[in-house]
Amino acid sequence: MVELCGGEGEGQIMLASELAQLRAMARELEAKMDPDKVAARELCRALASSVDRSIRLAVSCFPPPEHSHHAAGNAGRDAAFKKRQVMIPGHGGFRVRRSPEQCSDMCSVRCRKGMAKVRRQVRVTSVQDTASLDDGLSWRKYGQKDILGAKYPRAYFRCTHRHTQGCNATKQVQRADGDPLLFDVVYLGDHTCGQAAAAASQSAPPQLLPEHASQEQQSQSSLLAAGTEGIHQQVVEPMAAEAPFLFTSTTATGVDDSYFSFISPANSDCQFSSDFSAGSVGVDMDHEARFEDLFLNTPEFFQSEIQNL
DNA sequence: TTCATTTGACCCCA
DNA sequence: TGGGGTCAAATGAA
Repeated sequence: MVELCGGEGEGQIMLASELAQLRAMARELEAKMDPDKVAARELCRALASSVDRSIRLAVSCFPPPEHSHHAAGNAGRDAAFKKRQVMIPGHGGFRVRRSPEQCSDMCSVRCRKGMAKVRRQVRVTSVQDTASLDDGLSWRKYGQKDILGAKYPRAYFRCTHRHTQGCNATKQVQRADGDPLLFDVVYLGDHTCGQAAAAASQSAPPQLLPEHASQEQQSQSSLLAAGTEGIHQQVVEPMAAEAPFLFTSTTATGVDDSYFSFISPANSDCQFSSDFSAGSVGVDMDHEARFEDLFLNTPEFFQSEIQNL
């Protein structure tokens, strides 16, 4: 993680300040624009709007720095779980052992479950439980577990329609150690039930999300649109280098609805992850560079666009 | 009565 | 071997 300037908190303030200036300049430019040049004025307005959203994104991308793990807090209780008993056949489960060949070696969770993994961070403005992290889909909690070294337990959810429609989507929700308002949400597998399409059609801006985009991407967009008052969505990182993500911003058309979106070419098979324990705050070098590049190049881009009008 | 949540037990795999 | 993920009985809420 590259610090923007000084500490992360200071960098966040400076970034927000710079973006605020950029927004003000865009509005000033719009005010000074020839009223006849409607397209140019719309572009300026869109620029201001986009920068406004960027400020929110920047704020949500730089949570408080401490993400230390608190060790040994759960050791005692967890030890109680380890009392082994004789397994009752057919009760609590014989499971199919997966061969190593069935799994990718890129990700431990994917390997363990053989499913796509998408990780997000969700920040809430007030203390809520994990069940209130509504992403527009219905989930049923099936477990909760204390995680070694983690301050808060991890909750396990699966799709409500698992049995009726055979939907294998699951998610894990865990409160971040360092920030009680930050939830780490990991989605596993795709929704194959009807609610996936319904949720997508309600939330997704069609020009941003292709029909084949995964449910995760679409619900992500929905949460992003929630703005500052509700739930904030943290940027996710690509884990697989061979599956690059398109960092899109529809600046030329439909600007006002645009937002930064990470679109995987491999739909739900893409993998996201972020290693918070390593000190990252959720934006990897690649995305950070693109983020920086976008803002460095934005004035020139709009300048040339305006000149072309 | 139905459905969701809680929680102890147990399996898988690194 | 132990941590993490899942199962399913018990319990609670609507």
